[in-house]
Amino acid sequence: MKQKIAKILNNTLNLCFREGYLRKVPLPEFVIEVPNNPDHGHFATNLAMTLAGKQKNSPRNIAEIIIRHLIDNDHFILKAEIGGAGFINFFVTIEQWYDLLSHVITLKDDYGHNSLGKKEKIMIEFVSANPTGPLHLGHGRGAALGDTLCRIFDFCGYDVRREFYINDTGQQVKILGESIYSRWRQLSDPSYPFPSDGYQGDYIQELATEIAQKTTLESLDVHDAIDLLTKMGKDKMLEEIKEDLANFRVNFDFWYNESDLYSSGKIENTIKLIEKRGMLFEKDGALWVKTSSFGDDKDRVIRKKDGNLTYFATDISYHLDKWERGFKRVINIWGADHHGYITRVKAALMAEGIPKDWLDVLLIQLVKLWEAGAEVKMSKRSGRYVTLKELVDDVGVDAVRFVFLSKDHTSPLDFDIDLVKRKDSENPVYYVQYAHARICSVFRKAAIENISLPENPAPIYEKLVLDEEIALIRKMAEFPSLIEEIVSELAPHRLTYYLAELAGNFHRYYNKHRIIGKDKKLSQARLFLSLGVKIVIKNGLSLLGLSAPEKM
RNA sequence: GCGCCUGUAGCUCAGCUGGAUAGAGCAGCGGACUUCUAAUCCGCAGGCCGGGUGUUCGAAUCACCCCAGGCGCACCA
Repeated sequence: MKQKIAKILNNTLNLCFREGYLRKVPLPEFVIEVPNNPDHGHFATNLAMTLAGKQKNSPRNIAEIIIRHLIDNDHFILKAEIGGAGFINFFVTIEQWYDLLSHVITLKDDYGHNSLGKKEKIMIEFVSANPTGPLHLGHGRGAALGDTLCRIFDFCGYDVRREFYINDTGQQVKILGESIYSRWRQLSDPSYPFPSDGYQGDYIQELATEIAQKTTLESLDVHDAIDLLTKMGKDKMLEEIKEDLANFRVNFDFWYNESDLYSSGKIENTIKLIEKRGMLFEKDGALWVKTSSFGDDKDRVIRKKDGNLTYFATDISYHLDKWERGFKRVINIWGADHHGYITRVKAALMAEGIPKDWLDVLLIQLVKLWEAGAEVKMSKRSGRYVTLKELVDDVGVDAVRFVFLSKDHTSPLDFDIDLVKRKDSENPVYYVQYAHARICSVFRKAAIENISLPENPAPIYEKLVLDEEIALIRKMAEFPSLIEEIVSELAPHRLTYYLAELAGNFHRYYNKHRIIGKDKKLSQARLFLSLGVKIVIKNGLSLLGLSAPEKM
């Protein structure tokens, strides 16, 4: 509907320029918005204000001129008024809202869908937790965000892939193996030393016991045993991670092994490539990449003096591989503690001629857990932390996802476990789901009363005349543009707020007016209205990866 | 010291990229179930939008400078 207004305004401006009502100037950037205050119309634009400077005329005068010459052949606009400092407020005819409701009901699951993505191949890489321990809350936040972004990009016609990068080489998996080995030895010799940087969690003990039952470690020497345990421990952890994610309704398309970068020779190729670009140099016995010439504040080591490659090497190689796989755009979701890596990775990619905005990195801020009014301190080293699985088992997938998704990822998140555990009104996710369940309940009631919906709803829509009813349709009308904005801003949290508002509008309406009453036509009209709300709520919940229960 | 993020009601957070009277949930107080689900609704109260300067018709929003908190600043992984 905004587009129709924009078209009307454009036509009107052209006319005004042509006929000399206004000075001919380049079209300024203006917005068409949905005002909060119903007195300000269904839509409002600041067009006159943005024109004021160039026109050397007051905004209100310009608004007056525009309104007087408005080109509205389809009789779309009921009235246009000047408000405030020079806003133009539009009220559209009620038929527009009836059409919109029809549109929602016709499209059903597809309402809000668009084809902006044009099947463009994009990848979102997220979670990518080290396979050395269970997923914790921070991973959960990233999982919820990444998965929901994927769902929304998909809804917008992109060809989206979810990828999990597995850090299966290097020091940390080795420490995992050593930790398990030590716990295994301790089974028979409690005084056997535990590595100072080992993983303390109870799961290591469990792994040791489990693996020891399946294999005979006794015949191996220490190194071989640790190698075996490293591999088995890693596989086992990965299996658990996959399972926890699946339970969290997150399913990846690709699991990419860091080790493949080595075995395929990609890493060595990457280094050669960097050298070819003249970006490589040697200093103090190490190999460096000249990232400083692409915005990094210093150059970075890619191969250490001891001959080992740094993480930076695999990072570059991995991202070049993503590029070669043909993704037009890549979004990474990283913990906030990785922010220092963004410039250097981008610098290395830019050296290969990859555009700066090809890669977007979303940094997730910390999750703090609160229980009984106090912060639950978490630390992986000590093994004292709440896992995603525990939290999900405790409060349910819907509640956990909703809380993670209801905050902008740039803000640190306080997760109050007591609040989320409650299955009552105080839990925010139920508010939205309840609206859906309520509507289903109304339809069950309608079936009992033998009220069915006619094929062609148009004749009965005129029964919808209340402000609250039109307000509900207006709210539904916002959904498609909201989806577009979420994609361009990468801000899915806005969907949770939108759904809460829509549900709130419905709850208020429901409390004030009866949907099923004596007047059959009115009942049918209100059922159509409720159906529209139900569709939008369900679509929204599904994009968030949440269930839409029919009963609660 | 440098970089990124954050600062809005007692608490947790929105605020649609510069618009009209700054919103919601929780907590507090007071109300509404013989009626489609009270997991709901209605009302009251609660604010120097961290502080300052600037940009302009107009600033919670943009710029700069402070203050406070978080996270990074490795030939660690």
